[in-house]
Amino acid sequence: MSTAERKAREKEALKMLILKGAKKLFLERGIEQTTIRNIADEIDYSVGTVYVYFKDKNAILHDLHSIGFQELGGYFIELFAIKDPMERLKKMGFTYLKFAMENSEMYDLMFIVKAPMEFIESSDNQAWNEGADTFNALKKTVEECMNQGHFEGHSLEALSFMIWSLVHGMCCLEIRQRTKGVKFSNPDTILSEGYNEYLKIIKKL
Amino acid sequence: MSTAERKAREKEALKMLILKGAKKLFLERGIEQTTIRNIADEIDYSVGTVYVYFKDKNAILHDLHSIGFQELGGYFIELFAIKDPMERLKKMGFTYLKFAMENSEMYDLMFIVKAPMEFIESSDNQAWNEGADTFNALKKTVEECMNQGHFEGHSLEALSFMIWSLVHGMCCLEIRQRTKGVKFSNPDTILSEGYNEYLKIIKKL
DNA sequence: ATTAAAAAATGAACACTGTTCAAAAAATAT
DNA sequence: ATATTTTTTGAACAGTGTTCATTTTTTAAT
Repeated sequence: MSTAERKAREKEALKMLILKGAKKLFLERGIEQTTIRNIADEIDYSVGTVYVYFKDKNAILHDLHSIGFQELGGYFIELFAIKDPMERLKKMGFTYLKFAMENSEMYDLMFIVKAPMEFIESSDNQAWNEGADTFNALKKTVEECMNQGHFEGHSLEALSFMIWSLVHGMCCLEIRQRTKGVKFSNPDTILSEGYNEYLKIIKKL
Repeated sequence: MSTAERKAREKEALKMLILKGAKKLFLERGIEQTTIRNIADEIDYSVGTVYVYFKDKNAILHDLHSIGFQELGGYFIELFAIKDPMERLKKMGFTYLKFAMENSEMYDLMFIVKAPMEFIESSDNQAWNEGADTFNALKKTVEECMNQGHFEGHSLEALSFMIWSLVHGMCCLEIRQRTKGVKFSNPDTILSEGYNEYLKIIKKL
């Protein structure tokens, strides 16, 4: 049946169209300021149609959150070409930070907003695979560093978690505006200064 | 005028009652799930009254956010009795983490939720003084450590920012559920394991 | 080409949200 | 006891996510 196949394609296409419209509005006006009606208007469909393709708003947020991980994957690709794990770890921090700053709304959705996680909890598929994959990429690099004699006396998993926390913490403070309030001597450079410290820190470990 | 004074006291008391009711509901059902009508019901007043005492919901969130900083201050008091700055820095990390875990909803409001910051931006009082004070307490301790010869080659402000980021990052990942998805070999102990790594890290710097 | 059946799209309606503001109630001053 | 000021109220408004009977469109069969 060719028609059934075509219908399946069209269904998928409309689902993507909704996600595309949603993402556009998210980047324009933020996640919280975007309503289902806005999204429906954007793509010239009715509210009801959106609900045919997505169970609820959290489902849209979750799918967009997954798209964000694909995009982060794109940023990470070149990292895997770097053979020296220590060098890769340094660049990984930079890349992660770069992604977060260039795609702050998506980063927010991926790592800060509650909604996508609530969707994961409510769905059968319990695990947060995208996040686990990202963390494992970091963990693997840290492991290679340890195999080369770095990070003596540290626990692989806990240290990886700390490195993630360190970089995520910077992103989080920046994106959720907690760096603006604290008067740094130079607010514009605090992130790159922070990255310099990150380099110094892992060099000393 | 004695009546005027009493009225001022009563006004203040009602304001506090509203905040108390709001906080109770926040801890019970979360910030997002608490409505102005809920708060009004809780303290047996009407919605309108709440709006006499607070400009909008963000104003309530901001005041509660300030109360949170007072509470964090309570946790921090004992730290200032510790003379050795390195010891103080270690305990500070523990205390911060402890506060975040024991008061996660308040921590969320203080360091993650956007609303209180939006209120600060919109008000005349531009600065986030509570946050600045907290950061300065950390910075001062790091400075004392440097004066004792620790952290050679590091920038005071940037390193302080990194330490804050590290601990905040842990809190943030935990509170916003990003540690549940990543399958740690022992999810229950990852925070204390992380804290152990924190100790090892600053010892090596 | 016409008609019957299935699929897709619709938007009014529901229960909720934050917010406002004229009116009512209570407290104070005369 | 009356007039004035202050405080409290809750109906009303515009907006939200969500549902679902109805309409429109598409497909299949004659």
